[in-house]
Amino acid sequence: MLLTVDPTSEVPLFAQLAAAVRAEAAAGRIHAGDRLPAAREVAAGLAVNVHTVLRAYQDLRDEGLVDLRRGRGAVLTAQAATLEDLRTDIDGLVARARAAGIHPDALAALVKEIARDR
Amino acid sequence: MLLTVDPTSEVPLFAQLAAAVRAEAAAGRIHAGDRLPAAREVAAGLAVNVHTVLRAYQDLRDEGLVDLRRGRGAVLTAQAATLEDLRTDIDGLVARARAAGIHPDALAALVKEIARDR
DNA sequence: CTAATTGTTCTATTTGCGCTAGAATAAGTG
DNA sequence: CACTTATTCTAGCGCAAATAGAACAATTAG
Repeated sequence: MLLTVDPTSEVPLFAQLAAAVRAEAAAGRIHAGDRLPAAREVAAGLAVNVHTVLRAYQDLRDEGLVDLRRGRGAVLTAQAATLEDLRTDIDGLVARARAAGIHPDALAALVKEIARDR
Repeated sequence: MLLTVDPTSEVPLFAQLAAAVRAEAAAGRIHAGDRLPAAREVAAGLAVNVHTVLRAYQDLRDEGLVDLRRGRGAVLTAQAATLEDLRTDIDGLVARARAAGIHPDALAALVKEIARDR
């Protein structure tokens, strides 16, 4: 699995990392039961601090996407499959929004807003 | 139109404001041609700085949702109707995600990620 | 059982962004 | 014209992101 990060982005590094993992799961490139690379490993590979990676992993745990245990690492839960199922729907929505000239960030913010007050 | 803001949220105020406007447009409570309340007015009503409101308005302009001109204020573009059209699709996606136990923020981040690298 | 791996927790420091504040300026309205 | 409204600048404050180092606890591997 290839995690990348853009240090110049206004999006926090830990958020980028978490987003990358979600995307990998949704794309079916990683699956339930798979183990994410160790935080220290990712940190070294991306020239990023360990705490930053762990923050991302902890957020994913809070969402229920990974199980996080000492000595064992971060293991994907069954929710990975759920994300993969949603991917088709998301692709469709993104395609329609793109065709309509809606900015990606605006679409995401709108989804967040609508999902929030339900 | 009723704009609100949560000062305790970790989401920046300007982002909350922009999100609120998008949501109003998507819900069909404001339409193309409608004028948003003046920045100073919103700022006073919400106990927020004018610059913060203007930052939100400028973001919306960059997205193409409003026309922003001195002396005239912020006027909704035709994109408001587009957002309203997308709302049904978003509602559906949100409902499915909710049923699957996906966290709203995670869904929004996933949409953003998928929309980004297309 | 021992050693290595891996996340957890703690303290500390630096940096950038959000937000506020005030003022001057320019464009549009009535 | 007076008035409204966004635009652009400077300045400062506070907080969260990110870095760094260390000690600790749970799990795995040998």
